[in-house]
Amino acid sequence: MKIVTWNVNSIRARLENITTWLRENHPDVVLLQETKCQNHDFPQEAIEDCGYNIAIHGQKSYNGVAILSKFPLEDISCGLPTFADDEQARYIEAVTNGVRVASVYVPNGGDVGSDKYHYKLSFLAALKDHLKATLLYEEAFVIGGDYNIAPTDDDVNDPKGWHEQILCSTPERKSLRAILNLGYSDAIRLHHHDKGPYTWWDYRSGSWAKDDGLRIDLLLLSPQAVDRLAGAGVDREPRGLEKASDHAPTWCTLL
DNA sequence: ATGGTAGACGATCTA
Repeated sequence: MKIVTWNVNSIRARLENITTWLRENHPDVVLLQETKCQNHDFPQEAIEDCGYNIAIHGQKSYNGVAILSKFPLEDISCGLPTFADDEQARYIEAVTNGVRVASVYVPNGGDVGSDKYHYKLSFLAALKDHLKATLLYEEAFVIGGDYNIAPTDDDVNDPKGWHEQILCSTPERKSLRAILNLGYSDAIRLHHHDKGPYTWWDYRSGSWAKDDGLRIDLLLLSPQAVDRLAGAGVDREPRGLEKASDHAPTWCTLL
């Protein structure tokens, strides 16, 4: 069972790239972030024609998350129950083929110390509370998403340039580590022990050409999911195409 | 301190 997380940076602007990739790679489950449209504007038919069921949680212009699955989607819930007042569409969860999955788009955070930064830390605390509660189900659970945090300097091409900047500041990393310390594992790190692999390259400053990337898209696995983990990786190919998202699809496979 | 690029949307905001 192949599960992918992918920040597509607008599903409508990226529809051709996405459907082509789905037909070539036929993953079982795709966790999308930054769909950037309201539910009634989501290109349902084009995705269904690729063989997927769909669960969406959208909003106008910004954010937006979705789950695509070749299997039926059950127990769909939108938003974090621990962050109920949030009007931003950043979390969706469902059960499919016996696996609980979630797509999360953690706030970017703007500049360190800004209002957006504190909102990011609040969101991460709420995410931790929810994942702590859900761990008690003792299910295979995969939380894929754009966490907007590079866990360590090994996840950054240029750690000096990013030192204590957004995506790399110590409070953000501590918030992520607190989630991992509940008992979740970073799937990519179980299979890759060197620097990288990166998942995001800024559109600006020729970052892709220089491979000046960061690993901020993660798949967190419950212990029951880790027991079934067979592989994990990043598909860099779509990042090099015309009209590419600035993020690459990141995948894992469960036995 | 600013700028570099991209998307939504229709002037800026977000990343």
